[in-house]
Amino acid sequence: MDVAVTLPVHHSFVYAVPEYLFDTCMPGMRVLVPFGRRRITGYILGGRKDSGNYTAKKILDVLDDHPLFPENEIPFFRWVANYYIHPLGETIKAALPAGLDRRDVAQVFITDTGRTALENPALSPLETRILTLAAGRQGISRKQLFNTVDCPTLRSLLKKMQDTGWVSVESVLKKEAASARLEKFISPGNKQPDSDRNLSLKRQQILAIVARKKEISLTALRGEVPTAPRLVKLMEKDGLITITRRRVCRDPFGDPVEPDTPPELTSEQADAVNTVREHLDQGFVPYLLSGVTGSGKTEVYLRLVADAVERGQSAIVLVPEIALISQTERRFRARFGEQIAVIHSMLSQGERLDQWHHIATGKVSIAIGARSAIFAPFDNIGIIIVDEEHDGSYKQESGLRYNARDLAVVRARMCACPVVLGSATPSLQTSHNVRIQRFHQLDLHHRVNDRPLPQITLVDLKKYKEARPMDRIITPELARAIRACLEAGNQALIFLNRRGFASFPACSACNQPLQCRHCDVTMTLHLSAHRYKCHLCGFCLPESTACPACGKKAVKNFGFGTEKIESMLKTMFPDARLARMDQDSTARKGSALTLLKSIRNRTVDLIVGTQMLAKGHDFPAITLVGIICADLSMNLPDFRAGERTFQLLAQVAGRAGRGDTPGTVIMQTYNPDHFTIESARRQDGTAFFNREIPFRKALKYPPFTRIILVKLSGPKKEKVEQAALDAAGILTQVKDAAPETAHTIDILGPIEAPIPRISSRFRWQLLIKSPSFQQIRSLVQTLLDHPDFKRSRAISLGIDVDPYSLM
DNA sequence: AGCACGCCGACT
DNA sequence: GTCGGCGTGCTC
Repeated sequence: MDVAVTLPVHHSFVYAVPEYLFDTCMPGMRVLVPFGRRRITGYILGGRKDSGNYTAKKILDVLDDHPLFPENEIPFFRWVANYYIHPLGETIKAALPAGLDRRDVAQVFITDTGRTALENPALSPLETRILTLAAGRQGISRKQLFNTVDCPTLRSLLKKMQDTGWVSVESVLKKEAASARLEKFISPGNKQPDSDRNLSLKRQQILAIVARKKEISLTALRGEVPTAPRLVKLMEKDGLITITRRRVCRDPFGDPVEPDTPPELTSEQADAVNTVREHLDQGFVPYLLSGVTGSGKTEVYLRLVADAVERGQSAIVLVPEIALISQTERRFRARFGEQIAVIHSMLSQGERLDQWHHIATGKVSIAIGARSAIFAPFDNIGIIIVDEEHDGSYKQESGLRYNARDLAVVRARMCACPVVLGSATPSLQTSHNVRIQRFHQLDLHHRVNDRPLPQITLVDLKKYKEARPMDRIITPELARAIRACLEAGNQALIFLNRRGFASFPACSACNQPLQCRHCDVTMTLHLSAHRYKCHLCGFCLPESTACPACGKKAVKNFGFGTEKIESMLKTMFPDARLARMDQDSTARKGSALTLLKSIRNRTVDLIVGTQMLAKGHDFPAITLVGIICADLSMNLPDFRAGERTFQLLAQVAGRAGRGDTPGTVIMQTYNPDHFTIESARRQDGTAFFNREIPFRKALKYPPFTRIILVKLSGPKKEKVEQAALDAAGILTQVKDAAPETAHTIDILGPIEAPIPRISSRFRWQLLIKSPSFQQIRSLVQTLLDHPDFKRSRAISLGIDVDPYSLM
């Protein structure tokens, strides 16, 4: 059998199947295989005879009784692995629900001798530490020990302690972190009770229930007879009942959603749906469904998905990752009920596995979820939908750095089915694809019921530079609008994409900003937590901290975030009911739900929040949106900064006036004349596109070139820099050696990353650009395979194909 | 990744 | 002289 192992190796391995497993082994199943001197997880790709000068080892065990993915998904996995330059086994692992990996782990245990030694006061603190850590029932994994104990000679010390007999190191097979839930079901047995007199009342009661229900879960039975778990065991022995263990599904759906009936389509919606229907015979056709917020894109998705299900096919619906279940997801559940599986971040590992299993076993035909749902194990896909296709959360920013939006197009092509990317503010990439007629455009120009678009007013922050501090942040124009909104009994949303109280604490004695100890960023004051926090690594300092640079207690809190806006609004509008929604206020489980409910129930009047508020929710009573500072994200060193700013502003503005009252938006900005801001004010994506695209072309950025970002990081600054220089040298040399690439590929860098240090790791990067993707892909592949490219263990290397952020 | 093998500097 | 650091290579 051809097996992909979950290790960073690029080829697959051949294993023999022992005879007793012949019938159980199928492609898509996990297997436990011997690899070197340990056991690890692999995925069966298909049959292959061993060839070459090795002898195939035997598969030790098959870990699934049903394939986790269909055989026809394997070419897709191969494509992904190849495109993103990622090992196949790790690619599959990243695609599957987490917690399914089993492998041998070196576990360190304390011995009896070690326990005695622990009482010896002559022990070094380090030895005491290790022994204490290993003293638990489960011991401690070797890897975890190395991570917690920071000592360069730990390896030899551990060996010494092992030789002394204080600790033992054993190979332990790590269990799955996520597994199916099995429940006991009780059904009537094959014997009848001899006579009722021999049975206790409780037993008679159980028998009666089981006889009536034919089959009942133990949980349900316990509801009626609390002592049932103990009794049924005894009764099974007597043959009175039968107990079977079956896989059950944990219910991830919180509160039930009322079923809905399909409304009448507007003529535009009907046109969009019909266009897709008419082109079905062409197989793969990519569409952009563009339409302003509130124009009814979701209803189009619902019809197209219903079509696919009627044809006996499946559908994948991708939605952005947000704090809570999105409006789109609710609508799908209302329409399709039990026919869908959901995959999103709020599910536990076990629930995700259950949902996955539902898809893999054909119990549902619709999968809706965040980016990882693109890997849903359907074998006959009829349509793929990507809602809010411009959203940055489709890009995975660690490990396998894939973009689910792009993969949706690839998978649709492989499945020969249509793919619909929807957005009110399409990405430049997608708009460009429409422009060059690679994608077909479906338009929704009108809002449902012809609701007017919100009126957006710009306020120039420059004219308040000398004003009192309060007016510089919440200008008189915005304050007036809020007052009017509150007086009319409506809700207002105040948006600022920065959390915390003070975003720029600095020392008034030495003028140094308060830097994180582990990262090259300024910390943020969080007043409610009484701490300064680093938003990159989580490091905290007390509110009363002295300046780390000069030691004086003179830190002044400059800059502002949502927390400060909240306190300012409290002063300005003491009677208004205020809420704040950001990562800090929603950290506790369930608090996001409570907040959203209080907005919907109108028990708050003023809501301050970050972009968490801008996505996926429908607040009918909000008539005013205030944007504190529209330019925050515009000046980042990233070629997409303008695009992201435009999209965010347009999305936030779209929150206003979704009900019957028309909305107002006040947008405060330092750059009222900038085309990004001006286009956002007019909600004019085409205008933004036409102004932005020449810059991309002139500076050779996507969509006119393709990019791979090579990221290097490590704890030693000089080592990382040297490795970056080495890599750049090889890349340049290889590129210049071939005449066809010498002038088409650009190598930018190596340069220090925009944030040179995160979590005590120094970061360097290289940007490789070319109009030809094949060229840069094979160039990076050549680098990885190059004999002169020594990959030191102290440096980690990340390959980001089509990076979304260059930070 | 993890683990073994094999080559050079500072200690008994 | 060895102990023990780390660079190199392999795993069906």
